Amino acid sequence: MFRVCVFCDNRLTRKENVTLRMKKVSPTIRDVAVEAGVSVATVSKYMNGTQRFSPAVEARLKEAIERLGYRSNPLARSMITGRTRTIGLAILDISNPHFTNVVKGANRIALQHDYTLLLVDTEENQARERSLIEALAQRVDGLIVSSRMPDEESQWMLDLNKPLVLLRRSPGLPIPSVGIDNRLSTYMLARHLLNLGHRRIAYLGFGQARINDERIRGARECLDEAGLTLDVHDAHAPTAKAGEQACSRVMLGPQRPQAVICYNDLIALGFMKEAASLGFKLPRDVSVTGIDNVPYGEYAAPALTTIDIQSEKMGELAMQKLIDGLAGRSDAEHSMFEPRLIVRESTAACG
Amino acid sequence: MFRVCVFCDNRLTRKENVTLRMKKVSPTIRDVAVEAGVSVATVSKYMNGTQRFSPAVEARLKEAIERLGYRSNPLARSMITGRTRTIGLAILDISNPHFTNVVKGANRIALQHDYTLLLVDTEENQARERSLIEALAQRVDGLIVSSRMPDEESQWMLDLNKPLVLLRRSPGLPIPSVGIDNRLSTYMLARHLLNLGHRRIAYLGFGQARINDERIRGARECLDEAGLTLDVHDAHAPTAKAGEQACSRVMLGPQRPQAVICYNDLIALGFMKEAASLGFKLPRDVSVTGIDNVPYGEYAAPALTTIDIQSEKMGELAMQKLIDGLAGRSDAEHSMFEPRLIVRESTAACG
DNA sequence: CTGAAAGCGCTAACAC
DNA sequence: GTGTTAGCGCTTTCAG
Repeated sequence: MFRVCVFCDNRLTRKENVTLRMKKVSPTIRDVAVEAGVSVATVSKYMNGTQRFSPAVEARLKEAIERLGYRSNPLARSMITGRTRTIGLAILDISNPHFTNVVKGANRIALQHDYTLLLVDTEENQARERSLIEALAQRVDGLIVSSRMPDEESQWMLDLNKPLVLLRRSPGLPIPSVGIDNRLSTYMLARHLLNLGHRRIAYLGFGQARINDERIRGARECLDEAGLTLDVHDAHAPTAKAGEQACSRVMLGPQRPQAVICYNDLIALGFMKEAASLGFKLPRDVSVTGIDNVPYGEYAAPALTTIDIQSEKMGELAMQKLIDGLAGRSDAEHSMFEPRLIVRESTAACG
Repeated sequence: MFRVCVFCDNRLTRKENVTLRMKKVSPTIRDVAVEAGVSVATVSKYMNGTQRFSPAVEARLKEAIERLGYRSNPLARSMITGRTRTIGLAILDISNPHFTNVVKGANRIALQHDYTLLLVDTEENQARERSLIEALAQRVDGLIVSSRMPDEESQWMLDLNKPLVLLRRSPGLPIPSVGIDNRLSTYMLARHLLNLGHRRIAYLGFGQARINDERIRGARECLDEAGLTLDVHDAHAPTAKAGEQACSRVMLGPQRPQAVICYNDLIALGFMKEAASLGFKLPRDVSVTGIDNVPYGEYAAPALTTIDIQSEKMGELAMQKLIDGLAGRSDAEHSMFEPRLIVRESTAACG
């Protein structure tokens, strides 16, 4: 018993016949081969541009593919080639505009090289992080990972057997990475505030971040040189909400600071909003700075003084490094972007 | 000639031997089968929990898998099952916090159902949109798509042969969708402004968006009832930058509005910043509203009055619909979220 | 230039 | 309970 092929009006084997019962099927390389009267190998070579063809065959192939609407199955292809043309990107929180920009930059470069981005948002959830990334690693050619896990606990990443790029400095791991000079960032901010005449300077950090210590160190170094000490506080999350919540603790305590360096822009934005609610006039009563240069610091009131860490460029470079690695041009170094101070209205001379 | 298996100390066929030359290999189901002294079918069933086993076999499997660090290859699995446990999400611009929230919501539900998210950011690029989405469709079980393409030109989406959910109302397409009541949104905003005593009300839209017309209509309807007309302007992009650029045109023209309804929050934020630069006091000189309720409208000055369109819930529902569809519980309807007015400080009584 | 055939790593009948 | 076997859709030698 024979049936007519839904695609090509040719006869089918029993197995192919089954296909007809499925709701919707895509034509396979065999359908094209039959339709064009060539072998599957020929179709494959044509699809991959591996070879040249006689005009006759080429025309028939072209038409058959067009008529059937054939698109080769990337999964089957990947099984053989071992490559998926997909890159995994694991970030801590897509809600944070810093990471949004990283994604944007990474995505742009990926697209340029015909890679697709597989995104995983670990939602700052340390527990799930590892299993999510391990699952991700199985479906991609390489990964870019942002994680809070200490280097010593990140050895398992090496067992993923996939090219990796980290979004942080990781001296303890033989993995290329990109990041920013955190120490210099806060050093610059502290210097800026000292120049404005501030003496009582506080730092509102986020202790769970691996880079928090570096940021504290930078600010401390700068203040030390001036014989001052840094008043360190902690927000419980790297978010605006957390900045709001921490504000009264910082501003209504015994040692009210003249200026506050925040771990990032989100905390700074929340801090400023709450400070205004508490009746402080900014920047007159307190200068505030962030780090990241997220797009909306510019639209806050007062507009936020911050450090541009070039998030988008960071994503671009991370992706470029990974793709280079995939192409054999390995580069196991750490690349550090230079922080750039953006002075806006949230910092002013101490009065 | 025999060689010893890197994983299991057992003998290898010629083919398996080749494997040794590759840089890094992952063990296959066969390695596990050999190591545990069972058949590949048994390993497969164990991995999928399809069946129960004798304690002896189970123990050996467990140990072999552990020792080899075996993880089953999802690609090979997908080839057979026809499912990838991956959902594609195509959005217009990850930089827009509205979409960020959609991603967040969609991702959360996907994770809950053990799906992974494949993200494509079309970057508002109409030309690449189609090919990007077609490529995406090949690697996923279903897609959520946000696009500016008119329904009439979106027929090709039906040929993707994949379950789909659209992030917009598409009466011309037999595809389930989620969105918001755009007409009601601007109607509510206009009503709010009328209540505050404003009479000269402008709309700063984004003409390329499919929903722009609906938003105009809503505001018009409301003003009509009061015998007023809407002054319509256009921004060239749905971004803060574009809002800034459009501001002087709106505010320094002959018919200066008392209130401006912006297409979205980003345009509104840019507009407010520029208006302040031009010397206007907000909201005294002009009331401004946005739509989307992006997280940072709250931290702008003045804090932005807006419409909450529940972006994150939208992402959640879109994903839930898709997953339901994948599970056979189809639901081809359009779900509309109710707009909710959030009054902050950017709108005030007309003085 | 074109085709035949051997699998990639895994699952799904179907035997035993 | 466990094993055998036939492919999923495609690429890739290797002949002709």
